Amino acid sequence: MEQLAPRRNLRDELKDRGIRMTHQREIVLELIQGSSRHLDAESLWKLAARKDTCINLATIYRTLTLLKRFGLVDELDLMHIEGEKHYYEVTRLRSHIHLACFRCGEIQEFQTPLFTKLCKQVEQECSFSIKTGRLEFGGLCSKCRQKERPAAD
Amino acid sequence: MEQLAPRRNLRDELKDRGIRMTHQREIVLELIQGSSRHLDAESLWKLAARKDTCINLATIYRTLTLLKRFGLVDELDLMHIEGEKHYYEVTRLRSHIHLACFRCGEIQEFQTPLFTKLCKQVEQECSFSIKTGRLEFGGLCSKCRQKERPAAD
DNA sequence: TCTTAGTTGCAAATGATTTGCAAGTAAAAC
DNA sequence: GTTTTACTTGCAAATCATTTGCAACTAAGA
Repeated sequence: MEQLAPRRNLRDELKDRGIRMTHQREIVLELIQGSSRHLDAESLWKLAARKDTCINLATIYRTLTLLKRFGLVDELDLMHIEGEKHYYEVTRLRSHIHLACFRCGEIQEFQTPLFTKLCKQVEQECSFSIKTGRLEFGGLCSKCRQKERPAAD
Repeated sequence: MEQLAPRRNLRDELKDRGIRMTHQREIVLELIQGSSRHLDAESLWKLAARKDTCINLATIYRTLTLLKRFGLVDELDLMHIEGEKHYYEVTRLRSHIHLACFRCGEIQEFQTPLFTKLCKQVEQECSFSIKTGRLEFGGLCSKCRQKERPAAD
């Protein structure tokens, strides 16, 4: 859990680890780093194609595997909101919660000290050494909640 | 989150909902209900084959879909500890945390009021209506932790 | 017992991801 | 700057988990 957050950017992180930099990798890294939404492999592939010459999907997957291996990105399921694909985000220092709306598909993030507390409790009481973790909720976001029941909760 | 826990057994739960009971379904329900470990579709299929005449894998999946639809079982990823398969467990009243050991594969469960608190906080502060949620951790269980670093932590 | 809608097994389809391999290329060594 | 070599790419085929279409079967209400 208490992963190091990337110091500068993914590109430098990889170079520091002796990983060869290629044009394809640079594109993928920029996209993951610059995106405000959570991307899956296919979205990355489409965005890459729009930004530059086509990158093969297999290369996208290989780059993601690389980033995962070094703990530079986190792999999310987002409650399997749309198929069984995975979504990726740059690993952050503070772990956070993902809320997925089953109605509109929006992903919301949330941070609370309670989560950190909970992680610590798990480590202590279960003597379990947490390497990664994910807390995801599926349900209705505030907007959709209102639409579903216009009267009251 | 605050799902009703099954009152009696899965069989009756389904019958109450007007679902036709078949021999194949009974086998699958018994297996899920009677198992102490978290089963995936293929394990269910193998266990069913050992217990009775073969049940088709597709039937297993269809039964699981049925149970999911009524909120009678929860689908887990268990940190993708082994492939991308899903694991199933009978829905319980109290939601709990799953700890998956990356080294030995053991799955541990843990319950804490902190989690309930956290859920409430999410519902209030994000005005998000939680339907399901899952909190999973991957790391090292106490035994494997000791094996990895025999000296200290 | 009849009837019928719901269920099964099978094989083929699907979606997401991985892999083998020959050709291409980054970057270390000269 | 060229050579060298190990690493990387694209492509197509393979794989894994799961779903689907369909004809034959069957639970359970009439």
